[in-house]
Amino acid sequence: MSIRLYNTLTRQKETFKPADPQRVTMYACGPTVYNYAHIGNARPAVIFDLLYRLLASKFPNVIYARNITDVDDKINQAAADEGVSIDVISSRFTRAYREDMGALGVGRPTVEPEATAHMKQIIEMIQRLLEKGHAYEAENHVLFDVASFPEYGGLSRRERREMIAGARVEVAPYKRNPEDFVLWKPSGDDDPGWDSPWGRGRPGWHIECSAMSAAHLGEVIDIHAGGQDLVFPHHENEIAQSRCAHGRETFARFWIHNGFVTVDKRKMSKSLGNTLIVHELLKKWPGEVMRYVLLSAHYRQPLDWSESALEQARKTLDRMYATLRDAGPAPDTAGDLDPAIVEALEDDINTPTALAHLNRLTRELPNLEGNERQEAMGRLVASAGLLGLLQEDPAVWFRGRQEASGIDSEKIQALLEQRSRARKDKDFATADRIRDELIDQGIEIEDSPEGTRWKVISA
RNA sequence: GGCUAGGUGGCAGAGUGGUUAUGCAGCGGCCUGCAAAGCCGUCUACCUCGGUUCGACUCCGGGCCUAGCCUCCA
Repeated sequence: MSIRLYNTLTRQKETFKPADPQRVTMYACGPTVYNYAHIGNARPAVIFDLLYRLLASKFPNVIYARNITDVDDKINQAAADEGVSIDVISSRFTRAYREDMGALGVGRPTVEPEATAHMKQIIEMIQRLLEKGHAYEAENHVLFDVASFPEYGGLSRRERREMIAGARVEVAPYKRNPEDFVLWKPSGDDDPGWDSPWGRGRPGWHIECSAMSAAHLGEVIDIHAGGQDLVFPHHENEIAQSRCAHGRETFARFWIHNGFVTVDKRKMSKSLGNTLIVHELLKKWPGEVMRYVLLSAHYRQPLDWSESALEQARKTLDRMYATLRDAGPAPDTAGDLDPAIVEALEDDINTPTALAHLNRLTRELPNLEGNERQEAMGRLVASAGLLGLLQEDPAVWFRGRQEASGIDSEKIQALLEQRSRARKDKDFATADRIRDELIDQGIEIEDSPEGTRWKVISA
């Protein structure tokens, strides 16, 4: 089976065939590092991490680049607010981003280029655009001349006329056309800036992705990914810059866009102030629970984030880990991947269907014996691994939450011993009283042939 | 106004021209001193109006509703 992906360029699912199977290239728009990532930022990180794993399982050499935007006016603002230099801000939040995404099971991409480290490439690309007549200088700015690229709007399917009619922003007077966008802008004395043929300044937002993907992946790449809100104008502008600078027919062959995370059905965004910060959520919920929630809807659909979605995911993972725990020791060798799960993921990353099959494997497991059971366990763990789930030792999974809740396990243990003595004496009133006390504390107990187990139910 | 996605059972959420999604919750059973957990079984669906078809939740058209983009945004 081959991988099929929905391509925004053609608005349909297409079979993914890399230009060069020996060197598959993928670029995803990464974070602007001026504060902590919210759960809406985490969705593409998780989804494209999964896509990368999937590609890597099929092709010998996949290069995945995810940039760090460390030149941005919001970073400047944050730095000014604290009275520190921008690299203090950007390195702090770059580190936080990697930690937080790591907690969600997101691996590091092959390359993580930073804009500040690519000023030379950015300036060279702008020069090339000027030379080819696709850009012009005006009042210390360099602007991209949209009129010079007739195919502008192809990705987002917009007509230039309509864009002008619907524009809500004031048009800078030095623009030839309202839809022209900035490649380079001047920096004031207090702003961070780099020397350029057009004076001391800094790059516009779009050019860094074009320059860095060309530098690390090549002029034409297989996949370019990002959030749906980047389709216009960011990705449209990237296409214009890259194709014009390189004189190629194509920039990215496949464009993949994820849907939004919503809260109360409204898009989670910094401007609406309804963001939930991953760094904060991790204090209450295991990263794996959040990953499960993020995978529970198809990546192109909106995903409504809620406490109940988290609880449901936690319960489901509890059941899976409990099944693994009760199934005995894990097999030594890596298991085979479940074909249905692979098939679901290869069909435009259908994670809900993949999770349904993961649940099926979990359900089947207790009914199997001997070798069959060992094989099924291996298959479950290996298949879940493709999704970045169930890689924890079950004991660690359950213990982790006890530690996080700060509960004194020795005290619990003492109460449980008291209860089992009472039960032995048929003093069920006392036994049940102890159980009720524990439930009040958010502790649930389970009697099993191996003795009484307990777990934290309220996080 | 232009352009995009959607409207599925109590909730979340896949999918298909005629056959069980799955999870959580509910209900019944097994198990248990009683529970919990687990297992087995089970009830609630496909926005609306037309059309195509032997047959549509699934295809086509109209309508209603929701969200998003057109400004920084994943």
